[in-house]
Amino acid sequence: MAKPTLNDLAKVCEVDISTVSRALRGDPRVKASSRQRIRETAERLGYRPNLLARNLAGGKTRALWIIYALTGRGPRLSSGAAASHVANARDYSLFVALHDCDNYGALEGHSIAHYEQILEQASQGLTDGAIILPRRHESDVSLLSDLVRQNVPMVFADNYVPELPVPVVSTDNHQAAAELARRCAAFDVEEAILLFPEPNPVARARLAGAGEAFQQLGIPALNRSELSDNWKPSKKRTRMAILSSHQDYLHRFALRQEAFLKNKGLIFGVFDDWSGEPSPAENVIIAVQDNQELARQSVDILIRQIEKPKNLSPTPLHHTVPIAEFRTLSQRFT
Amino acid sequence: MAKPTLNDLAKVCEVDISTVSRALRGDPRVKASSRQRIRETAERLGYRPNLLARNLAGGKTRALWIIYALTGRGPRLSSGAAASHVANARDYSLFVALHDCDNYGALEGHSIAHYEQILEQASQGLTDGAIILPRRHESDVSLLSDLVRQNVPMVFADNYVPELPVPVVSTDNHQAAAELARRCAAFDVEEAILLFPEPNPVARARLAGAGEAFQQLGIPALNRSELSDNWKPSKKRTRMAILSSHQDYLHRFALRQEAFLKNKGLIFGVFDDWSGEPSPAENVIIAVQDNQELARQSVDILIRQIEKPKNLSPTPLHHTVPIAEFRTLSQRFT
DNA sequence: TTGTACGCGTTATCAA
DNA sequence: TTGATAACGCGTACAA
Repeated sequence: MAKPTLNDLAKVCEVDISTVSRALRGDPRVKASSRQRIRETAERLGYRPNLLARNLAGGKTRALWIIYALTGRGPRLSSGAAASHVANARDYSLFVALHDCDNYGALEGHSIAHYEQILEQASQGLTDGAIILPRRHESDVSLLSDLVRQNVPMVFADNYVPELPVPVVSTDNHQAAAELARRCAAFDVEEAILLFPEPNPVARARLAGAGEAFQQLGIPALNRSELSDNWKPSKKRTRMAILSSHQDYLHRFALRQEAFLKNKGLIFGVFDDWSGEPSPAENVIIAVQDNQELARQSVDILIRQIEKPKNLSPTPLHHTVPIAEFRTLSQRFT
Repeated sequence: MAKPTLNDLAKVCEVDISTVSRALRGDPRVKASSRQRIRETAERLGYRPNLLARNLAGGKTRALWIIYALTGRGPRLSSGAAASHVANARDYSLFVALHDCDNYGALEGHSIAHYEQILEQASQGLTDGAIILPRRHESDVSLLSDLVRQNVPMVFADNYVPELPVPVVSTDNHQAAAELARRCAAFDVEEAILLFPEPNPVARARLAGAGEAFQQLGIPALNRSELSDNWKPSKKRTRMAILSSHQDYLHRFALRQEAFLKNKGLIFGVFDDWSGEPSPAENVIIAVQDNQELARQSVDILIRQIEKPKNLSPTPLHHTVPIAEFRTLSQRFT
């Protein structure tokens, strides 16, 4: 028999369907012998509960979504795994929905359509709430405000859309970037370049934080957007810091400016993650965000919204998490 | 009014619920004027279909899962995004379920429990089928055979569990590693080290493929498992190739062997992905797997199983996809 | 063109 | 301790 249901079990055991339901769910008001018998035949017939039906009847799913809008190669999957485990510890399951903003656009002619569909589904009963990592400011604001209007419990994690009244969990990027700048500066840096061109709040906060720190130190810092196309580093400077969010971006910049950066003393500052040797820098300083804690707080705030709805005011809107650690890599090979 | 249903719309519009259902789904047998009116009030009231109910009634979800068992930092999220877009183009949606094999084990005392729960849910009606990237051979075989027994449509992607009668989509790793070895060897390599210690079919195929290629070239190749703890590279060799699946593994190995590798001519060979400069190698050759095509085939085979069930024999069990490209990185900075 | 009625698999409330 | 029954929201033959 294919996919036995509670009804099937009830017939086989010659009891009512509601007894079967109770027995399998460990309700104490079933005779031990009945429970035994029912459970055995459930096992024997390979019964599996239908979660669709259960969730429909119960009105909730105990499932959370985390929606990533990706650019570039995106973060590692392990960042989502943290959230998954945290949710699981709270007896929720978590699913990741992915949208790649860069690719597949022209290919199928429906890049935004895909994103739209994901967000739409988030308000159609499959999930109790969503953690959202948005990316494009412009398109996000209208699509996401629909979700807000639908009262879908949601949290922005890492990045966010400031226009929307949605709780945010993120690193204190202003302060983190400032600290990163100071740590880079400690290597006798005489000049800095700040590569945070993305039009989103996180990049802006990092740019501002690093900029202010360098200014206080009296170190001239060039913002990427101030760099003209044929900008050249001043020849006389010999030690330079370059800060960015991602190794890839930094690397591409270095390759473009190869001729000028060669034989300069370089210090790189990045967030999260660095693979391999510092090269071409002498040192890389990495501001490692606390994914575990970001996940914990996101899930926590989300579940709070789900379980006590209409509790608008008490949760402050912006939660910040400190950097987990600053890691320094030095050249080991020459 | 919270969450209007078809019923609510029916009352407001003073028509039957089935008419509303038809109107919203574009059934041509509704009078244009009715459809107009119904759609407007649906819009006005913020109606959203309940996918739980729809899927329960229809007996399918048009949702696919891709289940990752992660070790290390795991692949990039963008690998899953490819599958998501492919599924979307076929009018399915795709969700990623993540389990981190390394972390969170001791923490909550339920590392395996988490994985088990994910796999269990895969047979409980929430998905029509699953793409699975397994990792640990031992535990996977028993957990996954449950899924097989439940007739859950599934495909292994990238890695797989050979004992189970499940279609596999993967790179031809034997041949890819052989080609990678030959391309490394072309840099006048005199000795090779193969770092593929993981106990899974992919690592084994890569080890075998690279090993055979080096053997044919008459280049001595050391397998990691043959390396004693205080192994030292022979002093006289001057150019050495080191092959591995991941940059991280390679880098950790290089740091451990720092004293011996310094000032040697190194050629690295890896799969998929390299961030930054080749350092400490002179060159890195990257065998880039075709994620897009792997995703396309996985989704395709999965959907075929879903849509024409009980078609056991005609699909060959193992599908291989060629490497997308071999990329070579050379030192640009010294 | 629209309405009636039943089924999807489960949970919950009441009554027995 | 168990059974009957009504939701949950939607799809769909079948009838009108």
